[in-house]
Amino acid sequence: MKGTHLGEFEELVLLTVGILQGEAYGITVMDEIEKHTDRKPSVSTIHSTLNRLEKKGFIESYKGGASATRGGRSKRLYRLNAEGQAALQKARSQRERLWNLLPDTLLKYAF
Amino acid sequence: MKGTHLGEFEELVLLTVGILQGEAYGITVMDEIEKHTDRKPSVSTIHSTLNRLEKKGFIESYKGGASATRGGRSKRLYRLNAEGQAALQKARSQRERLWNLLPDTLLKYAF
DNA sequence: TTATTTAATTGGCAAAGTAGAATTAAATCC
DNA sequence: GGATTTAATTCTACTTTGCCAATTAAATAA
Repeated sequence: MKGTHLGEFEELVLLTVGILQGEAYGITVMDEIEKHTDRKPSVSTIHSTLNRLEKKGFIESYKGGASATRGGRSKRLYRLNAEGQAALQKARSQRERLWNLLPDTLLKYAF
Repeated sequence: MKGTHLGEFEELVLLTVGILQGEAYGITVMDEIEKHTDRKPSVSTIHSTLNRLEKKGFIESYKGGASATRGGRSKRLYRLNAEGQAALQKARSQRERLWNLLPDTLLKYAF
């Protein structure tokens, strides 16, 4: 296992865990991704990705207190750690470097 | 096959085809990626990715004229098309949107 | 017409992406 | 405490991407 690369969806999830600081768990991550992108992943998709990210050492999980409402199992919360932040920044800066090499003619419709 | 998503390596290759305008084929794409990132993919990795990108409609290929030098099979050159450009821009703007949502505390070490 | 060079193709396995079904756990109502 | 409700996680299975070794093909020089 060379196991330290960030897949494209992994990156999305990692970013989202960072955004949700303190409130990141399966459902919230799923909702946040659906809210800010054009994708609607299922919860289990999120979970398998969170597991992989934790195994790679980019996030850490801890047991959350039970929720306020009627029923419901307690949450597994995730936190972005230093390695995760570094991985995100590396992925981003690498791509930016390449974008800067693109000829201007291809950039004219840039967002 | 929903087949329209860009994997992380596919994105790298697509970007590189754009950068190499008119000179993009297996070897040059490989070299360019090695030059600008910290990865050294094999040529066959590049080829399978180029094939997938073409199948997805993001690049187009054409037979290159024989090269000036000694011998050698003729090249299959690739060109980034409009769909490919759109896909790149979409991937980028989507991620930028998420980056902007990250709390400042996590951005302080940004590149 | 064979050797040499340069490149593309093939085939196959590992990792990441995906989702439905099954399961577990907490909260509260009786 | 047992039954019920609800929220969330784990299991299982499949598809797509990522990756490379080995092979094949085309070009030209000798």
